[in-house]
Amino acid sequence: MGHHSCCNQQKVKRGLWSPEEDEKLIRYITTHGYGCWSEVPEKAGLQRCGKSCRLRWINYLRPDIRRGRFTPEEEKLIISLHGAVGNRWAHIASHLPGRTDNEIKNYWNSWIKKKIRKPSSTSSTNIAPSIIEQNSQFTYTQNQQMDFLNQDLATKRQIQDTLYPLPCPQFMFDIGLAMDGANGNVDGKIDQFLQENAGLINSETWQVNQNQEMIQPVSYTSALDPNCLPPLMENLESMVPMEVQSCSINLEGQMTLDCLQRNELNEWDDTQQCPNFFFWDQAEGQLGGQEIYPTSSSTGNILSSYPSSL
DNA sequence: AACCGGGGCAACCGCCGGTCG
DNA sequence: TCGACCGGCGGTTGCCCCGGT
Repeated sequence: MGHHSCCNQQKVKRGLWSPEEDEKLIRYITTHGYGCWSEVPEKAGLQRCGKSCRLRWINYLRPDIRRGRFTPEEEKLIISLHGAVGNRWAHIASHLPGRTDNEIKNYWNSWIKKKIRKPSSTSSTNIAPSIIEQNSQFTYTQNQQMDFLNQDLATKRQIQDTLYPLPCPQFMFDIGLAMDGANGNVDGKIDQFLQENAGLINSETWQVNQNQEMIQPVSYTSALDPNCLPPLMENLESMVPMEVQSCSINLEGQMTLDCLQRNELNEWDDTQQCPNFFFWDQAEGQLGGQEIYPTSSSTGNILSSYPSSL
């Protein structure tokens, strides 16, 4: 008893997968692909439930899976992202190509155990404990913050629309890693990213106040030839030259830029309602964060503030 | 050699939201 | 509208390995 409903049929095998079973699943998926997992066991000749097949494929058999120890960079990324979003392992995994949520979850759990077992390491070179303390989801204790984090995407968008009613586009970037915990400056990667991809040059330093409640307005200006067409960006649905008027950080450590964009004549245009662009959201397949994260060398710091417009 | 305990990790469980008839 | 079904997700379990005794 207690088996999942999909596994109640007779002759359903459980437990570790044998090499023969793996081979069957690989052969089936590589020749037929996967559409309906519940059909896979029968068609592949496996005495497993579809869910088990899916799990085995996603967590172990996929060709693009990445194995072996986590690199220091991956470790930093996990720590930083966990600080930003808590135990949302799938979200964290989406920032680490080839890594699965299960693997990251396992890593985190054993890692946490280690840290708990020897908590008195005060070495300043050992960044982990302080980072965890700073970034733990347990620092997000206010109901409103947790409520926001728990919303689905549509609701978040509604909230965002309420928070940012400006008739200009909003470009959102996931900058969890880009915040330098030591001095509050944003890692240069963001500036580089914006300059390379949107032709924007930042003339001021990014800052947060002592309470980490807001970021100062910044002045990005376009470095593009006005006659140029907007640059095209891989993996991003659309990106146009823009002039940033102000920015703020939301509860997930995302930066929102309120800005003007150019119209089809390449003129700055503040007269018409512009759509919102959300580059951050993995579920939508518009992942801007990847462009910023991987090579960032800063340790990350989480802003638990509300957007300045609140 | 046998036992034991802890750690790592693959797999399972239960829940939830989306979809479809 | 509703219920069955399915996939995705996070929490949890339990097996296996390995080092110590």
